[in-house]
Amino acid sequence: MTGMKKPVPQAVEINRRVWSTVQQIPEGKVATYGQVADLAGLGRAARRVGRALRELPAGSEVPWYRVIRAGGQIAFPTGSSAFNRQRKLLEAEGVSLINGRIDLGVYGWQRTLDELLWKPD
DNA sequence: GTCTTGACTAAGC
DNA sequence: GGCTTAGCCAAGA
Repeated sequence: MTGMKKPVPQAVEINRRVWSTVQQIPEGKVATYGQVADLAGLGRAARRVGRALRELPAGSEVPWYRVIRAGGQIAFPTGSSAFNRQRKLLEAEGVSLINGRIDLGVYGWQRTLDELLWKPD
């Protein structure tokens, strides 16, 4: 089986974890690449998240547009079709951009803090 | 096998 | 506030 090329399921597994994590981002909220990487168990491999999202099949239910840069900006070049698409999807959920930026203090998905403060317990 | 690229981030100017 | 540099890590060429 030397010629048998293994599909390196590890990479696929990582993609699955990233996508699964992104799906947990609630509507109207956004998360950063680094945050998703951390939650997905990838440490600080933020670029890995970007790659996983790029590999994302079209028509998936994964809200890829809820993932933005650490500075609150959309990762695509301003004005590009992808940028406009993402902005529109975000605004449709109530996430507005101010000067091309998203206020992470307002729309940031502070999972841990959120649960600590809101968990009725 | 090395080099470049990229849906990133933090730090410095 | 924005631009540059360095660190990062895996996929392609």
